[in-house]
Amino acid sequence: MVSPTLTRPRGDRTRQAILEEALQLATVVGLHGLTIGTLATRMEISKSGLFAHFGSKEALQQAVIETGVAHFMARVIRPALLLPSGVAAVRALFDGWIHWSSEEMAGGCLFITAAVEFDDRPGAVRDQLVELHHQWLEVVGGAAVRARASGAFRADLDEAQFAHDFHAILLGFNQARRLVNDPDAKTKAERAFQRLLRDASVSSP
Amino acid sequence: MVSPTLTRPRGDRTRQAILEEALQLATVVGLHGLTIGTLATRMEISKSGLFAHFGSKEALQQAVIETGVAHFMARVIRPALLLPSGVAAVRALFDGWIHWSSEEMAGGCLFITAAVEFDDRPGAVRDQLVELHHQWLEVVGGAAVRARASGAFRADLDEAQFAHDFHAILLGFNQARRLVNDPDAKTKAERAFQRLLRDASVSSP
DNA sequence: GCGCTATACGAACGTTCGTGCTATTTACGC
DNA sequence: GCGTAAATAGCACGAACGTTCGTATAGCGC
Repeated sequence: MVSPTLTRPRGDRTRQAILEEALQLATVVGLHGLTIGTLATRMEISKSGLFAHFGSKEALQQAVIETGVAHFMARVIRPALLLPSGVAAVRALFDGWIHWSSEEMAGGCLFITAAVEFDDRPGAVRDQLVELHHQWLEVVGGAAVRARASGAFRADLDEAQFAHDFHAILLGFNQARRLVNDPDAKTKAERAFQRLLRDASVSSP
Repeated sequence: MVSPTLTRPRGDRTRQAILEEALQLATVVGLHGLTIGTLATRMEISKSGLFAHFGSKEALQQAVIETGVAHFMARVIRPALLLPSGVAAVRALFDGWIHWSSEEMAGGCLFITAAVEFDDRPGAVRDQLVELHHQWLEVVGGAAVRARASGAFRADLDEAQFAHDFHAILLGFNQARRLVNDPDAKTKAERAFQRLLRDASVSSP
């Protein structure tokens, strides 16, 4: 009996290795700054050899995003959604995102970087990013709905607004950490999150 | 008596015109995406003629940022700081920022776009952006301190945290508007802002 | 009106980008 | 073990980038 990773064709393995490296690199330099030449050098492979795996740069960018999504689903979304409590899921989404973006991705959140790069660049990549953003807000909003149904959150809570505010806190954290290197970025994000939770919870007099 | 804009050397006028156009273009394509060739074409001027005004692309980028700062100071910061009330200043900063970024800048806030582009690109431009970010948070925090002194905001309010949260709302608005074209972006930002104000204000039982 | 200087131009530079083509190597079923 | 197909390398391309250089032109003090 052999490990399935060994029976898998060689090309698939190198393609996956390329995407793993490309994902980390893209978090630093962006999807547009991600260049086939430097990626090939980093992988110690020829430019044309790497190129053949994707056929176009746009296809590479899409594949990188999908790789990032797979990571994000496995490390942030799925563990959170497994939790029975809605409040615990919200908490896990927050903690998971902070940890994932600051500890597992070399240059922070790829999706935020890519969103800024492509918000004025129509095409398949942009469409993909928009779709991902909607899905992400739905995941957060869905957890809020569960928390509301369980009685932990206010009955009149607007889950779309909650998800929007939740996401904005993450944007603030990302910028505080990446641009100004604020050592208190995590603390500030945590305080903002607690304020959001307090407002969403049923009032405790 | 002649208008000062006519006595000013010709070169200064074209330089200013270039920067005006470059600022709008940079809000769309970013400071890195801003290219001397396309900018020259847009201005109906030669590439080398335009280049001579700045000497390097980095100098152009810095000049564009300074142009953006001048706009931002004139249209957002100064009017707000003239208000006698701290709360009114906070409100004016918020409204002013929303209006400025969505109505006066073709591609949204230049500083947010540039921050993402340069957060991993050390150099003079990045340093400039970090400094601007600090100054901006200090302006917001200063207005909060005034509101606290006037008794409108809680005595134990952390103005740095307030400024951080304030800024995060703007980041959320910018992304909602630019990436997903959310028609409710302004409404959501307003709701988030009201929640921030409510939390900062002295409790009304 | 002359002459100096600021301003703009056109061409070319060396790089780097993404992307084709064609060979050569490598892996794997039979 | 051999043959075929997949995988990679090598090389070249056209375009675009920032930048430099020599030259022409326009504006303005005198």
